[in-house]
Amino acid sequence: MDKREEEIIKSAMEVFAEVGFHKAKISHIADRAGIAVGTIYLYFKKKEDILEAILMRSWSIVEEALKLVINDTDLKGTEKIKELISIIVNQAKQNRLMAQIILHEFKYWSDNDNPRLKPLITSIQTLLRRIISEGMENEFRSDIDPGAVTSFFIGGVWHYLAYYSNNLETINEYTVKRALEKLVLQGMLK
Amino acid sequence: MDKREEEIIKSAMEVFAEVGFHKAKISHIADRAGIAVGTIYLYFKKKEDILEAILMRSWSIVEEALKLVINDTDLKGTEKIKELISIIVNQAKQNRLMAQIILHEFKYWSDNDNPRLKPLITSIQTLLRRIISEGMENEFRSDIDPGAVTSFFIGGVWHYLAYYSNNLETINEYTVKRALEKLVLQGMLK
DNA sequence: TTTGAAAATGAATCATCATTCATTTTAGGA
DNA sequence: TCCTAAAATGAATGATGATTCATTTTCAAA
Repeated sequence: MDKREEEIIKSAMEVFAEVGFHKAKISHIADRAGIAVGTIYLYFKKKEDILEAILMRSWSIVEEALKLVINDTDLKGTEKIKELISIIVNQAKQNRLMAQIILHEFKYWSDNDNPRLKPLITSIQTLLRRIISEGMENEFRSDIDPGAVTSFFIGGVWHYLAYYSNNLETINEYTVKRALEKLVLQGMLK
Repeated sequence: MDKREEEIIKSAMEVFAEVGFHKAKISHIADRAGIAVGTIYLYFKKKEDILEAILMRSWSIVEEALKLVINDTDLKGTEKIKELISIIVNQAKQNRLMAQIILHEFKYWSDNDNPRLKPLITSIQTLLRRIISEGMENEFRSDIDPGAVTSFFIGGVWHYLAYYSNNLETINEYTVKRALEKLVLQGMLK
């Protein structure tokens, strides 16, 4: 809402996407936003809080979407996965920096015990695993540990998106989604 | 070769795997190895060089293996992928810390322009992409950008391995490999 | 033993930023 | 125009942790 806060988040996203959280300097972010270092501290108590705000925002959207998908009992597992891919690609397209940031910080932030992020990320993993486990009662192969499938899915999707993240705007969204669905559902073989 | 250097690398791997490179303190590594901080600097000029040594070692093994696989003209694409998965799983099993470290630092170090790592990682990506591109002339689906498939493969495999990395020793290697092959080649569907 | 080169030590130094806060600027109401 | 509360500033501070190096220890050859 606050215009200044929005500017800070925008600049921080650029810097985090470029160099990762740990190498990002508050002074860079301030420069980028055209404001003084101290100003950032009027809006965020610590550096980590900026990343937290960014991640909370996008993970919340994903969680929201996941909940909608999982509760739609009309959908088969395959359709749920497709729907989910669609949502994630849209998110990434709308915000190409996010895919890069999440990839950068994936391990760090999924291991992290940030009191706001942790439950959100756990929730997302649980929801995703549920979709996969439920699908295994029907059309998904059931000879693999659902946790492992979930991890494979997450890793594959994020790296796939990172590959496109720099030119996601210019690329045909439909093609990108279809390709990802094929890889996830049917694999590399013809 | 050098015993002391080996000890440092071993301790560093433990610490890096636990907390990631950025949060790892030289003093932790020294404590873990039961030596003084200064001693580490007799063997490595900077902290980064320790990680470099670790990553060079394991990526070199992967590159080596990739070259062997790619040059084996008897193998079809599918078999090359299977062989490659086998090598990677073996590596990870033999050294569970490595899988965790690489996952931690994946984005950071693949973007990084460390003069020794960069060419090695580029080479690995090129080799892998070649296997996939060549396979597309035959049994692999050819309707997806090979670069995107390569990224998907890398992301999927690493996250899959990370899922198991804590108990890879106790788990049936054969099962893990077969499952990963299925996910990569045939996808989630039955 | 003695000796000195090599190895190891860890307290002191140095560099890097995140964070603070005394001071300045801005902007809107009187 | 003047005044003041809110907003912004950025130099100074503080914390962290990598790196150095003067000193000590080890150990093998003489």
